[in-house]
Amino acid sequence: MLTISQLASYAGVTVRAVRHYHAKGLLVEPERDHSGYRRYDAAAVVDLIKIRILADAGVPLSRVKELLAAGDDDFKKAVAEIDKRLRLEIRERQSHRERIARLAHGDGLALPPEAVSYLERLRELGIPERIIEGERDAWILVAAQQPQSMEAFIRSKVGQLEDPSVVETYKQMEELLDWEPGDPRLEAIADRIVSQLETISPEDWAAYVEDDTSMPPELVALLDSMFVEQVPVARDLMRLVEKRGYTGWTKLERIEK
Amino acid sequence: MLTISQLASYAGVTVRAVRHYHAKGLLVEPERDHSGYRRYDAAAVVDLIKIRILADAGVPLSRVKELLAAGDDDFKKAVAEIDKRLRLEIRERQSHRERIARLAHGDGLALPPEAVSYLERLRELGIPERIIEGERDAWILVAAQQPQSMEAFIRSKVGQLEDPSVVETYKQMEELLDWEPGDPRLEAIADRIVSQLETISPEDWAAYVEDDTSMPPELVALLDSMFVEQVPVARDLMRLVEKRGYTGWTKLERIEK
DNA sequence: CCTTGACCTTGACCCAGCGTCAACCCTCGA
DNA sequence: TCGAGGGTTGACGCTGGGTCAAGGTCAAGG
Repeated sequence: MLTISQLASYAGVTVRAVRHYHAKGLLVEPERDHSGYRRYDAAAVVDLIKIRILADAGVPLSRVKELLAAGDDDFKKAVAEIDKRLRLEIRERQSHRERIARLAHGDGLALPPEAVSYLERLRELGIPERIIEGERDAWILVAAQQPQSMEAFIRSKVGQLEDPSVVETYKQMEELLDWEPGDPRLEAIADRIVSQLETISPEDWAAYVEDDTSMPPELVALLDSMFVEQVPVARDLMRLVEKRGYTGWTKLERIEK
Repeated sequence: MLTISQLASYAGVTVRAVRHYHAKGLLVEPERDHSGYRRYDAAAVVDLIKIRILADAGVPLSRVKELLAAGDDDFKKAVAEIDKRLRLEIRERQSHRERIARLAHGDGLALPPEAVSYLERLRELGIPERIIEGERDAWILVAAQQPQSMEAFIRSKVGQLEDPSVVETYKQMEELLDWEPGDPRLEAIADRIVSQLETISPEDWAAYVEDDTSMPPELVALLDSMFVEQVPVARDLMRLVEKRGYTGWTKLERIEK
């Protein structure tokens, strides 16, 4: 006859766990000896091992209790489900591995590879680091909301970089970060931005509007507010651009009159 | 500016979780508006997403807090460890899949394949089902204690089955299960067992002793006690065998005088 | 016979990571 | 002005046990 600690050590669990299983009704309470100690037979070891196999596989103890009482058919069905869950958990862990790997690897905080390469491209083009950080954070938001459209968004952005004057504008943005509201140089910047918009041909403009249609308005608003928060002159600049016939920032639109 | 529920929905977490992260110091408490509501900027969304990436990967929140404050080097080291853990968890789940599959599949409660095929062999040889169940439970105990030696144990057992008189003895064991202590037929059984032991050549005997040396004495004792509990005449039989010069059951030993 | 140390008993509190009330205040549109 | 639907803090609940606490018991040795 076994004491509780012997039983526990045979099955590789703690004494506390055995008592816990008694309390939960997973393991029947054995006879007590004259002094109240629990006394186990070897069959209890087998029962305990079964419990551990199920519990180790992540089955909640309440479910283990049901399964031990279940018939062979129900048991097999349940095992099939447990197996399905285990496979799912394996796949989840695999994707978590990718996500933290990207998180560790510089920019790739939460970004898919195409976004990382876009940021790399900005860097190659000599865009200042502070601007790139802002872009990165914005893309993290977009990736969180619209992962399935990231590729299309990025493609459209990379296309815009082919115009050297767009790249120039980006570069100028850095000094703008430190300007105070009301800075007179903003007028020139607004002119520049608007003149760039005007060079877009009507069909390209239609495509651009089309592309961004899938970005939900609240995401656009969030990105705009991010711009406003981080750049002191943002509000001024948006007002000046609006005077020239365009509204918004993340998604610029011609004002119809 | 975002309210807490907006922030939460952008990052794909619950409001309760956001407050929890504030309470744990993972996310800095933002300014409150005039009515005491928390007001967030877009950077908080980015922070929150980072937290989720780490937490989803199974990093405890206390550790997440450290990592957010850590330098780039420490961070990369930590990520390498997290990745290691994820790989380990994947492997664990793979082995749990195998274990529950065996559990669902008839005998293979917690048994490695070699044990299952040994039990199949017993069945082929016409050994009664009640005896096989006893064997199965015994092997579950052995597998739990000495998984690395299972193959050797089973090999030795399969070898013994080649002697037809051993098989005969096994078959006779079934009726013995229902005998009452003191049954006179036990004498003949004891003779049989001892005569079988005597047919073993000295070198085979040495090999047999050698084989079982790796089974720890407490495991042998447990298996013996299992026999004693399940078979009423077990103690009688062991006494009779002992009279004839051998002690024990699971591991029979010649008594030296 | 007594002590000592190892083991047994029950009961109760503690942890993560939030979910889920409760009880109250604030905001906004009709 | 009212009611719905936000927000606030605080407290308890869940799992699967770990970890005391405050005793009773056992076997061995002096």
